[in-house]
Amino acid sequence: MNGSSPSTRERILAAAEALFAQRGFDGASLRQLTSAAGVNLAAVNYHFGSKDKLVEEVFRRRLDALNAHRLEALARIAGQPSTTVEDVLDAFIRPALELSHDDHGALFMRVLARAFAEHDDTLRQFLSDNYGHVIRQFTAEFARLLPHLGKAELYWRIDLVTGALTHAMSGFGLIRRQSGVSEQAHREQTITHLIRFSAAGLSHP
Amino acid sequence: MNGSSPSTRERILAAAEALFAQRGFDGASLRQLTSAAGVNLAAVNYHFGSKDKLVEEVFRRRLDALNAHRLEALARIAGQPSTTVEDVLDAFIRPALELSHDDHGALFMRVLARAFAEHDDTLRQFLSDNYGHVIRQFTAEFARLLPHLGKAELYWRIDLVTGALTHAMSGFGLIRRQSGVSEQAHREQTITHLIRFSAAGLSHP
DNA sequence: GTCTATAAAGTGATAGAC
DNA sequence: GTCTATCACTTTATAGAC
Repeated sequence: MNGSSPSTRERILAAAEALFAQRGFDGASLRQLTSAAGVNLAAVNYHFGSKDKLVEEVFRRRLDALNAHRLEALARIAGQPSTTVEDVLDAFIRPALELSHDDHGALFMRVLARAFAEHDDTLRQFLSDNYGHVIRQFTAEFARLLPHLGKAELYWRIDLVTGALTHAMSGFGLIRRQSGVSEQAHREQTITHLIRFSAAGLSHP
Repeated sequence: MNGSSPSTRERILAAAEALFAQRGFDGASLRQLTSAAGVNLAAVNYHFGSKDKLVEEVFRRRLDALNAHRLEALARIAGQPSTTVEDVLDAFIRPALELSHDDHGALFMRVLARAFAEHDDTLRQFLSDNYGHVIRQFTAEFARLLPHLGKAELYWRIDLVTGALTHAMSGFGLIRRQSGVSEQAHREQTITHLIRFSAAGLSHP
C-alpha cells in the first residue's frame, strides 16, 4: 500500500483492537495502547493522525473483508429456488464466525458491539456507509423468501435478528463455553442456535 | 430515607442517568455531570463517595423497581394452565416498556445496554446479583411451558431473547419512530413485535 | 451540606533532535 | 520513522473555610 513500516502500524492496530474491546474507546488511552504495542507514544499520531482516525481504521480493516465475504456467500445462493431463510442467515452469520476463529477477529466482534452501544452519530454514519448496501442486499433476499410479510414487518424482524446476532457474537450472553467443548465447537453451536432461532423469528406467520 | 437533602442527590442521579446514556461511564465526567445538575463538583463525592458508587446507585434505583414489577407480573400468571409463552414474555418486557414511558426511564434502558457492552466484571457481578433471581424464576416458568426443550437448549434461546430485547429497548436499531406515530404507540408496536418474534424463537420445535 | 481551591495524576497532541 | 520532552488541558478526589 505504501513504503512506510507495516510492522509498527499493524502492531498499533492489533493492540488498539484488543484494548478497545476490553476498555472501550474512551477507556483505552494512547499510552496504554502504545505501551501494549511496544511502540512509541508519538507513533499513533504519526501513522494515523489522531486517536479518532485510529478508531476508524480499526473498523475499516475488518469490515471491508467481512462484508465482502458476506456478499460473496449471498451471491452464491441469492435467487435460487432451493434457497431457504436458513441459508441466507448462514451467509450473513458464518463470515462473522469465521472472522472470530482468529483471536483478534473475536475481539473485533466485541469492538463492533461497543460501537452499537455508543450512540455516537459519527460512528453510526461510518458504519452505515460500510454496512448499508450489505443489509439492503440481504433484506431484498429475505423479502423474496418471505413474501407474506409486509415491508415494515420484515424490517422489524430483521432488526430483532440483528440484536440477537450482536448479542451472541460479541459474547455478551450468560452462556459460557463448557470445559469439555472446544472453542471452535462452541462457536459452531452458537451459529446453529442463532440460525434456528432467527429463522423461526423471521418466518412465523 | 435519611435527613440529607434529597434534591441535590436526586438531581445528580438524574443528570448522571442522562449523561451515562449519552456519553458512557468513562465519557461522562463529573464536571459535565455536576454542571448539568446545577450542583457543586464536590457534591458527588460527598453524597456517593466516588464516581463508581454513583454508577452503582444509578442502577440500583431503577433495577429494584423494575425487577419487583416483573416478579409481580409473573406471580399473577405463573403455574396457571391458560398461561402462554407470550404471557410470560409480556410479564418480563412490559415493565421495561412502562419504565420507559417516562423520559428518564427510557434513558436508563440505554444505560443498561451500555452496561452489557462493557464487559466489566464488577458491573456484571452487580447486575447478576440484582437480576439473577428474576431470570431464574422466568426460566423456570419457560421450562414448564416448553417441556420439549432440554435445559441447555432453553438457556440458549433465552439468551438470544435477551439480545433482541436489549437491542430493541435501548433503541439501538435502525427502526425509528415514524412521524405519524406517537411515542407511546411506537413503544406498543415495539413490544408487540418483540413478543411475537421471541415467542417464535423460543417455541419452535 | 455546600463552597473554593488545589493536589496528584492522567489525557491527546506536538515540536524538534536524531 | 522513531525518540524524548513537554505543552495545555482534563480528570477524580479531597482538604478546609463557611
